[in-house]
Amino acid sequence: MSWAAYALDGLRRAGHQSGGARHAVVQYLERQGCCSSAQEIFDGIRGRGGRVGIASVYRVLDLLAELHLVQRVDIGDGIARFEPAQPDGEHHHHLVCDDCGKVEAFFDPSLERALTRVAGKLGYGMDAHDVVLHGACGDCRPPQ
Amino acid sequence: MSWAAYALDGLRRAGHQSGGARHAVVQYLERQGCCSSAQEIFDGIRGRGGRVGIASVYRVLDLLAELHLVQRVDIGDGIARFEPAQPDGEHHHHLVCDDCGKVEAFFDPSLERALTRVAGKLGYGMDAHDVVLHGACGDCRPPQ
DNA sequence: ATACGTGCAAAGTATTTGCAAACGG
DNA sequence: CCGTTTGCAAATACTTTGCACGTAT
Repeated sequence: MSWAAYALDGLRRAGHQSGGARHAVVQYLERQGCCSSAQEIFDGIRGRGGRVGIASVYRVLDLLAELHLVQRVDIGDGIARFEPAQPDGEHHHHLVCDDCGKVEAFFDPSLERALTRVAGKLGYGMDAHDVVLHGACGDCRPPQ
Repeated sequence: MSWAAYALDGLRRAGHQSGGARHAVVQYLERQGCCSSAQEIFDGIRGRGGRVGIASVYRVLDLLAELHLVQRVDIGDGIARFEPAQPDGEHHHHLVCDDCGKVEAFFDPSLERALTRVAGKLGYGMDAHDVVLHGACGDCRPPQ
């Protein structure tokens, strides 16, 4: 089952309808996969001829985040970004090059284990986490 | 040497002067130690009779962050927070209770190791990272 | 049919910029 | 002194809210 189907199903199960804006935002996120801002989503939908309002984009993202169907990501520039949250909990994190702005995703099992262990040790029931590494990427870094 | 002295020294070495606003912001951050927003810093300084402008607070934070003397932290509510960055690289991360809003700091060496390893593997020269765990704290979590 | 969802415009917050006055070295 | 820093006010950027209309169920 695609994430889009999972997300729309999640909305329905939570007692919500799915009008044009919700379908459009979910479809856009599915196509992108990683880190989209509200403005990018709005422009993307409009660019394909969709007729959404930016306010609806924010409302849909807010609702999806509340239901844990999307994950909010802050890469440190003051713009909130969002990406699909997979049903099986699989997810990635981000490396940001502060020089050229490039964002790369990565996945690391031992990092996940460390996070889970820490949350448990402190008595938290963790339901999300956001890890952002900042630095200079291979291209921007002076050769060693 | 206190962090405040280290930070003011860092400013000087980078060729900057230290007027009232810079001293006041650095002192406030030193007193707080963890996660202060620009508005909190502004209110805190004013509350003690200081005569800063909010714009200067933002400008000082921006400069300190650029020099890696403070670390920016995004806990997901759209407000940028800042805290002292220690000269020896020692730092902590944050656990946010999405229920009551409480923010706790934690430190975990194996998490740091995992982060350093990942950055190296991807060819990044990491100079900062931001880890935020979201969940329900011991008080807000239903008893298991 | 009717409650829920949506688009638009207006409002609200966080942050940045322009500029003249104040200040540090 | 002279360039940097600062406070204020105005501008900007992102996000939220109010409301009348449209639409899914």
